[in-house]
Amino acid sequence: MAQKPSIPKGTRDFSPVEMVKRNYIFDTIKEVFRIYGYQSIETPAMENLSTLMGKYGEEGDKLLFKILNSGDFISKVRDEQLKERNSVKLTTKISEKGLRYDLTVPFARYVVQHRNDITFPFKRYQIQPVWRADRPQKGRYREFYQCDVDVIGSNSLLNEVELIQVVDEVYRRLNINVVVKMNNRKILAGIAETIGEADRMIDITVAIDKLDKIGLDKVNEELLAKGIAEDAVEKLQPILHLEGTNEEKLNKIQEVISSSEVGQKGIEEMRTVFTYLSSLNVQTEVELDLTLARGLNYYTGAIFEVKAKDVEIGSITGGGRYDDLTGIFGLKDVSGVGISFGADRIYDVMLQLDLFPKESITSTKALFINFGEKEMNYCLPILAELRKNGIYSEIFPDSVKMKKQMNYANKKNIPFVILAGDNEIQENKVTLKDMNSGEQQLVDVVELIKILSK
RNA sequence: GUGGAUGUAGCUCAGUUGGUUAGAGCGCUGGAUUGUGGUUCCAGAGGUCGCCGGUUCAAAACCGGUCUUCCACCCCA
Repeated sequence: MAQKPSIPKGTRDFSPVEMVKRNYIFDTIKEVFRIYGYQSIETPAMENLSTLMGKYGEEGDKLLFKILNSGDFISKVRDEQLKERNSVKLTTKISEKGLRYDLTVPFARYVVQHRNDITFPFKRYQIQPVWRADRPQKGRYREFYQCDVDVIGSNSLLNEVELIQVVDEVYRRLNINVVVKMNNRKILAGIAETIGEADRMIDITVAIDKLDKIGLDKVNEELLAKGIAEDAVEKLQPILHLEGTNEEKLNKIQEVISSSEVGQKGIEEMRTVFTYLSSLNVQTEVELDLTLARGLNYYTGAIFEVKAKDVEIGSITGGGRYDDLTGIFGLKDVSGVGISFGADRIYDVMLQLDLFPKESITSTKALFINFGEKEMNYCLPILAELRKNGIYSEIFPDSVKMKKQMNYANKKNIPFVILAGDNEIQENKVTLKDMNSGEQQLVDVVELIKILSK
């Protein structure tokens, strides 16, 4: 036997059964996006590396899949550069394209490039795969789908609120219990400012992001290890201990960072969002979590993360506001906010909780048994008639043993089988067999369509 | 990227201190049943023991390398 074929690490094939379930998720998400007035776009799988590099932090650059240049690319590289054996430097010589890492940065590029054709505020959704050269684990793949919704060209906090409504609606429809965690980069900046480490915000937030995972002591350890001053870490402690309702947390943090202007702005923003939310009928719990940081460094305002309550799997949706993502591509003062649903993780959650509707498994509703040339000629117009009426139906293409044809129907979970031999043809009817009950009845085409349309 | 575990039939897994012809269940194919599937019974096919190399009279088993999957870290959807 030849060597078994395989697929790259962290990628997956999807069987028909799996695709039914995946499409259920995609369709649900899409439907909600459209109801809220978002329009669909797509961008290429690959972007110029110059578009991608430097947008996701140092770690992100490493996780980009790079595509080799076409042609005899290595002959153009000078010997000294080859001898240097510096992968990062050499990469810029032999690769100028990469697979997209997320949908937000390509979207920013899209907006800048098509700014004259876009009416702002621009509400778009985009459902496409992204690639990361990460080491795979459970719920972590090298190729996975993101479902992004963004509003760009509007500063209104109503957009943040609307995105929470979208989250609420999507997970209500999918029947997943979630909690939305929210924070604001301006508050985090205010905290950094207040403790006298304004320029170390990223290091501070990355550390405190791990609070509920590694505990307070380890967080403090990490902060000190990263060179944050001891008295600054000391000042941080009351913030790490915050408890109570969102309102109580906001009040306390407001006192602590009262001297910071950005911080006050962030608190004000959060208050506005919570006020909107309380007047709307949002069922999902929205929790202010001051330890939520999120790695992507283009976020400037609100940040979100959605966690499934009943499954340990990390976040299944995340996002935030970015005031100047288009700035790096030359379009200033365009603020956007967006979130991304992780379809693959949602799939894993739903599978674990057995939340997929049973009916959606069926595809074909009725199968015609093939008895031979004459019978086939009788069946084909009826088959066409069923299809015209929107009934998913098919005929077994070969006139083989009936056992095999019945078995096919059984395996494919087809609920009805249609038989037409000499007797049926003579009466101008067909025999309809219900595969679940085993019952059969002799019906004409009109009755057939009526029964199958149910 | 760092550290750990794993790999035997299509699938889930047995396989003793290294010893003759590597097994089971499920699935698959054929038959019992030529117009009746899902149940039952009978028969059959299917393996480079992940791959490459080493130790040995002898390797699925021991050693080295490599790849896959999984777990932790880093980071993240």
